[in-house]
Amino acid sequence: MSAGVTIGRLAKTVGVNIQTIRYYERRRLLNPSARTPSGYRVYGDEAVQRLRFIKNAQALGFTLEEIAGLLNLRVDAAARCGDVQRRAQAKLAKVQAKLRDLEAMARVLKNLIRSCKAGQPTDRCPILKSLEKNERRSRDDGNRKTAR
Amino acid sequence: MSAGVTIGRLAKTVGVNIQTIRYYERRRLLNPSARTPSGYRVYGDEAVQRLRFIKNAQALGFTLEEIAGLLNLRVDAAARCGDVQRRAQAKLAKVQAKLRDLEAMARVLKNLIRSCKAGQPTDRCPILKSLEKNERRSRDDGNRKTAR
DNA sequence: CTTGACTCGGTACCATGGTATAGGGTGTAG
DNA sequence: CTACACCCTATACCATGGTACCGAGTCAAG
Repeated sequence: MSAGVTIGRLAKTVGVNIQTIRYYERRRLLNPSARTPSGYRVYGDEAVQRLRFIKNAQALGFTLEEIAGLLNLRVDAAARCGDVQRRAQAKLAKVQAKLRDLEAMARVLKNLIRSCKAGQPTDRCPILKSLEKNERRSRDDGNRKTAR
Repeated sequence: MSAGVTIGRLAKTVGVNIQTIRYYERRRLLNPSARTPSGYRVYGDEAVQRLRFIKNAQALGFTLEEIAGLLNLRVDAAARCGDVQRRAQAKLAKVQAKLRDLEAMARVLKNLIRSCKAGQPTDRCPILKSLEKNERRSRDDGNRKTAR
């Protein structure tokens, strides 16, 4: 309905940086619906939705690349919900793995704090000790690859 | 006890890249205990511990900078348990914040998956729909501002 | 017509956590 | 003595997700 907005307005509406919108365009996540004769980008309402989609998905831990995949699913009329579901499940698994790691860390930290009432020298600190163990406790590379 | 190992051996022992060890040295996370006359780095057993410490803490989501902070606690002989305790508490708060983020993330993902009855055309997928909403669902800057 | 806000493209830069490569020196076995 | 594996420093490069700056064009108000 609203005839279309410029990049600055879109940025303000959704609360992102103008540069970021252009960056998303380079990353093929969001295209202006048109250009004015003078070359200004023009965005319709769907751009707002799409941008929010990106931001929300990002908040859930999807990378921009994964988000591009999700967006393409929408464009692809033949794509089924199951596809999206599978991706969400994969992401959930990673999130839960990281959750377990962090819970373990929280436990250790709590133990440390509890056992640390007495004023012992640092070199006996239980948490520091515990971090030296050779457990490979996570296959978590989902971490910065996916969970960011 | 073992007289000391070269960087290559250390790397192999702990399972990291040689370049990475040197990178950690630049980042002031790990120093060789000595150098041979010809300049080769020499590492003792404590380097193995320290490297494992780094890797384990990293797996739990600590940045290298945070890890440096934890390591400094150990080095500082004057540091008392109260000191450690305070910093541990700060870390715990961060860990718990991350936990909350991830839990929220997992909850939303689960809801989405549950409500997604496979087989519908993608353009009706509840997951995709829900990702278009305007909720700002996380003050997740634990991620972006601080962890970045 | 000028001013100021906005936009354009292009490029550079930031942090994080590395990996790779170039052009050497070292150490040891045969 | 020659290979060959290993080490050195230095510098460049990678991905990820942006942000900043540049000189120049555009547009609306006064």
